[in-house]
Amino acid sequence: MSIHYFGAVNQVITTGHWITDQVSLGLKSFGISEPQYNVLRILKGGKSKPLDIGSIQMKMIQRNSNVSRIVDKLVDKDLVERKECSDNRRKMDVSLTQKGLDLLDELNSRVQEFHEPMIHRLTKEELISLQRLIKKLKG
Amino acid sequence: MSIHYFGAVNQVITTGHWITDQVSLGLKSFGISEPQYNVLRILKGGKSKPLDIGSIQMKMIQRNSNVSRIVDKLVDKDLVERKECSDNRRKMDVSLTQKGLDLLDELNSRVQEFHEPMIHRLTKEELISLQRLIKKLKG
DNA sequence: ATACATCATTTGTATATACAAATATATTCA
DNA sequence: TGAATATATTTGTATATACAAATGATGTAT
Repeated sequence: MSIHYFGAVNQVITTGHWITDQVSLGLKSFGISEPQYNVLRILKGGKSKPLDIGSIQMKMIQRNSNVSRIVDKLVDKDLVERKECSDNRRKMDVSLTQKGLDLLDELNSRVQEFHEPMIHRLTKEELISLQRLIKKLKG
Repeated sequence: MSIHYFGAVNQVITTGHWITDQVSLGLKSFGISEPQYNVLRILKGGKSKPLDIGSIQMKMIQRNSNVSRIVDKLVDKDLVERKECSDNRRKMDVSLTQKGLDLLDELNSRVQEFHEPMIHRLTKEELISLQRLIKKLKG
């Protein structure tokens, strides 16, 4: 019986959704949705190099997130800048503004607060093991 | 540094979303959304005893899923029956119809196909360990 | 060069979701 | 009892998401 498989997988699913739901809740007061936060994080991860819509899309947690429209929202709030890519006019260079960077810092510390109580529940070895097991599961 | 924490948590999140997204994709040809499938599964889990909307809600993966309207859809398709609960007229008794049970079997085997390649990637011990670690993480 | 397929993004639109407000029943306690 | 509070579900509505189609730029083959 694959009862252990489905037990574990169910934990992964519900925990994954629970975390993004909680983060989403925490960001509500900033007027930022979880996908919007995700885009900001991804842009910061790009180390100040602009990213195109497709690259952001690929790094999104949510399948089929409509990155164009999410970026629209962020542009409206001056958190992000979008300009035509110089070497390929089909692409868009999307990058954080200073305002976006500053807000992201605030958002991150809010998110950090949520994670705080969980950070030390597992030892370093357990965390490594957890990550390894999930990677192995995914194949 | 909490790099190991965020590495592991990120795996949990992305894997959790990835699985529901894939399942959702697999159910598309049946005209059933992932939340609808979830409700059917939860009702089956109720061992043929009807469940009220609130109890279904609590077992949903998705926070704030609008169970009333999801049940509407399922009722329209004759997969589910909704009637007033006899001992509390505020509550609704929601239960699977035979058609719903039959479809659920089909859906389950479609979902099983998705899980198939992953089922034996981890040993029983690893699966138990994975589940234990996530539970411990959640606290 | 020019037609044709491909790629990157945006837009149209139908459906789903989030959140608040409304409705209806049940419980509590002065 | 009956007024106030709590509970269960539904509905209104604004926003978000999914999917397909449209737009516009680039690459490719003849």
